[in-house]
Amino acid sequence: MGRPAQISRPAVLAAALEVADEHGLDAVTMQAVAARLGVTAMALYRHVRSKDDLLDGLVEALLTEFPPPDPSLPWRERLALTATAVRASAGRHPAVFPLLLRRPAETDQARRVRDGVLAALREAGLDDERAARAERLISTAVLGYAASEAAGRFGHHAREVRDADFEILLDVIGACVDPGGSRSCRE
Amino acid sequence: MGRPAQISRPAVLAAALEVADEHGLDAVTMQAVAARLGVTAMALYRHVRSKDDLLDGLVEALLTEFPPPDPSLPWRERLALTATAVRASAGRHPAVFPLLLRRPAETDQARRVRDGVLAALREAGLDDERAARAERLISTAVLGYAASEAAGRFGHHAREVRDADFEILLDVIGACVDPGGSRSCRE
DNA sequence: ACCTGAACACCGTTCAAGT
DNA sequence: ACCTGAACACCGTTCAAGT
Repeated sequence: MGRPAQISRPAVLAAALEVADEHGLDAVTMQAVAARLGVTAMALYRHVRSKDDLLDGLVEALLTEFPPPDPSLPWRERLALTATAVRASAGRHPAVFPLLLRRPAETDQARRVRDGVLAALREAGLDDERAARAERLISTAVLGYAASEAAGRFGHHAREVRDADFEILLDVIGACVDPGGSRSCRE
Repeated sequence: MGRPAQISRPAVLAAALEVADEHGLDAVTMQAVAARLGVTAMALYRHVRSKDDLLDGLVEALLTEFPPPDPSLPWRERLALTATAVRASAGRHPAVFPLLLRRPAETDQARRVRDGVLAALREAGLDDERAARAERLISTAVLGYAASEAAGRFGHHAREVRDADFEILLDVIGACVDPGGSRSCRE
């Protein structure tokens, strides 16, 4: 007894993310992840409860890629930085990213990201209820856009076109939240 | 020979949709769909090329639930009607709906829906390029919202709150497109 | 022409057994 | 304590065989 562990939960999640990035979500089988770590599939069950738990862990790992922006920056820039980080993450992990829209937003990392956005929106002058509503709409629009782009729904368009689309999305969000802009999000 | 067919592709898709609605996407196995039709799993392969083809057919079937709005209605109302139909479809088919965001938008039904939205946007005064861009952003926001709501990402909120969120989303879209509103989508 | 039975390679998961 | 071998029920898919 006291045998040292060959693998760990973070190592399992990292291996699973690599498999997903390289070969797609369907290729993420317990055997493929285990093989990448040099163990058998059964060894994974010591570090993840089930395959579903593994996928939840993958989502949580993705969320760590959205770092909290420097709080000294203006709120508009903080929102844009987070949105851009989300979009970049979708580009790196197109297979896993769509899971963000299907799994509950009630994990530690999800709360952390949401709290950052909420803080920016309150700084823009929205009260708690309006900020919460704006956060739901903004996160949905940004996740939806990033997921669509990563899935290739806009694939036949050049990168410049997609970049311009994303800029406009950020503009609309900004205008909607800004005290001097369209007031839809503030009323 | 000349043996009459017991099942058809539409029947297979309808059975698969029922299974998905009742028991989730993971429950959509070839055997489960076949069992609902009273045949064996192998019989399905005469009507769908593969399970992937079956899922593509399911997406196509969902898209038929967004009927083209009466063209005599004003563009704003047409957009709202389509968006509302999309949201209602997500509510009826929460398991299948997320596939809309992951599969290509280059099918007959997808084109039909997109053309309807594009026509409304041109009527609002957008040129071809701006209308195409607005369509991408609008469809993404609406699909993202509907998928999130159906997946329960907003599940802890009361229906009234979600209805109000959706109204605001429609308002923002309208303001963004309207000649007299915020000009982000028109510049 | 349409469906079935048998078979194949694979999947997630369990459990007792090894070290 | 940690990992493995063997086993189970299931999955998508094929192909020759039945009617």
